[in-house]
Amino acid sequence: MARKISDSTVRRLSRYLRRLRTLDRQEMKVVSSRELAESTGTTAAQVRKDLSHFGSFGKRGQGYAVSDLRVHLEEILGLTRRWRVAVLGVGKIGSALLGYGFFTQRGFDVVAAFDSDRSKIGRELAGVSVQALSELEQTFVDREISIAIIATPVEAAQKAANRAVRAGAQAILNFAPIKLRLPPEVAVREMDVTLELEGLCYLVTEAGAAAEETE
Amino acid sequence: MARKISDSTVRRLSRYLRRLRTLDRQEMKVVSSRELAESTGTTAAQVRKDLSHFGSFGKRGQGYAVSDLRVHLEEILGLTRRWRVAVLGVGKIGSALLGYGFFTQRGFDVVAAFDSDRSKIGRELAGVSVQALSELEQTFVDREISIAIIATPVEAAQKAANRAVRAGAQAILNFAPIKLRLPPEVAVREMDVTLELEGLCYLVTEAGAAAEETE
DNA sequence: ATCTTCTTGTGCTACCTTTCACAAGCGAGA
DNA sequence: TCTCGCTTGTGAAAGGTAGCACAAGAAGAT
Repeated sequence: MARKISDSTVRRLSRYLRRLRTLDRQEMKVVSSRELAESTGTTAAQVRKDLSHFGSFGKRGQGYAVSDLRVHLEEILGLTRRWRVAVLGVGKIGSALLGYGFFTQRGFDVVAAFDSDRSKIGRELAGVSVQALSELEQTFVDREISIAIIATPVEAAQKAANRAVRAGAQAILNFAPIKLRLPPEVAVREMDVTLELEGLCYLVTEAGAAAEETE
Repeated sequence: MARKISDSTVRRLSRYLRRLRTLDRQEMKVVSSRELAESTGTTAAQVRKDLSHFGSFGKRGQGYAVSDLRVHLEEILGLTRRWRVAVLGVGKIGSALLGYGFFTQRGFDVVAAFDSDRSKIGRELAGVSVQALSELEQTFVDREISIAIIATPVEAAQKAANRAVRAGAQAILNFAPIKLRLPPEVAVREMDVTLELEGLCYLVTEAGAAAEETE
């Protein structure tokens, strides 16, 4: 099981898992690749191929045992353990994330928050007290934090990420509109609102132009 | 200029544009594909390929005129006009987005906000007053809103998106953890935090397993 | 005018992802 | 036990995307 799995495959696995959890709650016992595909916006063949990278989980003629497959996917994605997360930057986005109850429910515990703004330090948000950046290294080690969420202003993002990595963070979720430069062994995912908005503008503009042409 | 441009190309164009704006502000006159590539995390060949889909903007031996290319990219992405945006759902994420000053600066005006919670309706957030969902259709038409940001709880997301589309929205930015089913002419982008976090978990777990194997 | 240096634009190639199509396998019913 | 209907798992084909390598072109020096 050493071959490289693409990001898009992993994202789809997450979607399957989400769906399986719902089905499990609804006491559904079995699901077919077709049903799974329809509810996650892909094709049946894609579902089967994605799963086949990790083993044979289904029964021919029947489909997949919902709760079995759920467990398998949780194992594959590394979600059988809980993950400790820190939020760097407690502005608009940072505090929204701190209050986002979904995390706990999904296996992520936000156990620390940092900011450089003295007026915010010491305050408590959603059960987490905001610390000064100077305490970052010690806190990462003490609380065994493996994921850092960067929610600082763009100017501070690279430095914050560097410190998080030096303190032992293995993964970064970056909300700042900048491409972070980090060592290749650190996993990074971008959440860039304006990038996506601009992508939408392109599509709308393009569709408008195409419509004019065929008039 | 009718060929299909991929999402990843469009995202890179956004990144180039962001960089060009910074360079322009710094009064840099010329930039090479190599420099642009380095600062946006890609390769020089990729930059040139991406731009070549839309024309020849550079000068051989010299590079690209920063401010020229900036304007070209703004035209390509459809950013020479301003875009009116509505936020559906004024919870944690919704209100964070309303307060996100970057939007205005980047050409996006948030001109409406909706929620089903009576206690929120009528309140003003960052200069936008929260309206009842019943006013959605009329407001979309009156204010010529083309982009809807879905920031509702997951159960309400599909319905909210449907209403926005029926009211004339051409594009949807979806923060709810669900794959929306919408007519193909509507542009959709997903911003799914847990999906990305789970992707990071996979990578970290995978890296850990690989390290154990080679021990 | 010619040479040198530099960087673009692009055809070609390699790789990767998705889709197709079907044999293999499972259970139910006769 | 045999057949039928259904769904998986997968090799092969198709479709896309990214990287390579180099000719074409531009500016400045000699």
